[in-house]
Amino acid sequence: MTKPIRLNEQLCFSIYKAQKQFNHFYSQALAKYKLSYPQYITLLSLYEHGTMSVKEVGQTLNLDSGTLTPLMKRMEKDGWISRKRSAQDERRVDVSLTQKANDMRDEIYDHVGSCMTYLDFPEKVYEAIKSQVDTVDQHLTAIPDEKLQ
Amino acid sequence: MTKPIRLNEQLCFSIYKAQKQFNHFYSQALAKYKLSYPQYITLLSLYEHGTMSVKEVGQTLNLDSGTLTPLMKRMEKDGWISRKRSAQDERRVDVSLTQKANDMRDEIYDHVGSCMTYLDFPEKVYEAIKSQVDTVDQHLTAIPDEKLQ
DNA sequence: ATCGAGCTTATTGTAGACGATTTAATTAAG
DNA sequence: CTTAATTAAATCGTCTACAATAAGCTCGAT
Repeated sequence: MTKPIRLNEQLCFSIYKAQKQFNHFYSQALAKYKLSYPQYITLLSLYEHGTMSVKEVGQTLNLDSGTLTPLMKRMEKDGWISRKRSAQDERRVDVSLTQKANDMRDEIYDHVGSCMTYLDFPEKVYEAIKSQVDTVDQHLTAIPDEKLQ
Repeated sequence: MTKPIRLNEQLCFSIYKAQKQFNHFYSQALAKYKLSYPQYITLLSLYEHGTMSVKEVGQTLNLDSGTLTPLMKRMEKDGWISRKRSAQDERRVDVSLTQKANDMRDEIYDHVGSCMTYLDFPEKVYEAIKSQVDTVDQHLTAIPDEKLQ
């Protein structure tokens, strides 16, 4: 006798839906800056770490060049970043923030921060949930692909 | 003075990463059936509710026809479902499971169920995390778009 | 019966995401 | 010092995801 799998009892589905809601939340919150969520976290990473290669940005976001190259070309076109091939190592492309990005930083921090208050979670609860989701991510990452085949 | 936003302290980023890990988990677990995660949850929904219109499937998954139509065409080509315009209401396209899908149901339930054990969470913990993620989803859904602009 | 409002699906365009391949640059080994 | 292996970015193909639009159908009101 096989146990049926009910969608609404699956953690994967809850996370799948929550991720899409967050995407919608940020698409609204960032609409005035014409930034998507993936573009926004790219910007956040650069605010935090300064100029980095495409590879290094990818490591902070878990994204590869196949995703980042076109995304960054759009961000360059929109004036958020500049991309320049490294002189020391010509395989690398260094990504840095523009004046516009630096000028807008505090405004973006403030606006997103104020949007977050609508989420209406006490600091402690927010952190508890985050830490549990991180645990799920760690458990998933620890499973070797071979075991699933 | 503006508070900087650190990526690794953001719940959205944890959920974003966990969602991608789940995607990878299922792409491995379902590789032998040539099913992607979105295709798998479409299948789960049909196992649970039986024949439905595209619209109704979309409601159970929070996906629109722009996503589902091409996805379902691929599933039809792969022999999982059949699509037929309703005779009663010719606006509807009814989606039903094939013999293959019904024959494979228990095997898929069993295989995915066994893969889930590698996640290694006690039932209680799993449910607690799921319920908290659901709460986040509900809070996000409750925010009117206007407040974020 | 016919018209039009509203519903439903299909289509199109843009953006992510990722595996696989390709190209170019660097490093390591013999 | 040349060749082999490695690395970084870009490219390609396929599959989501969703907004906007188009097209077709139903049903209610006249």
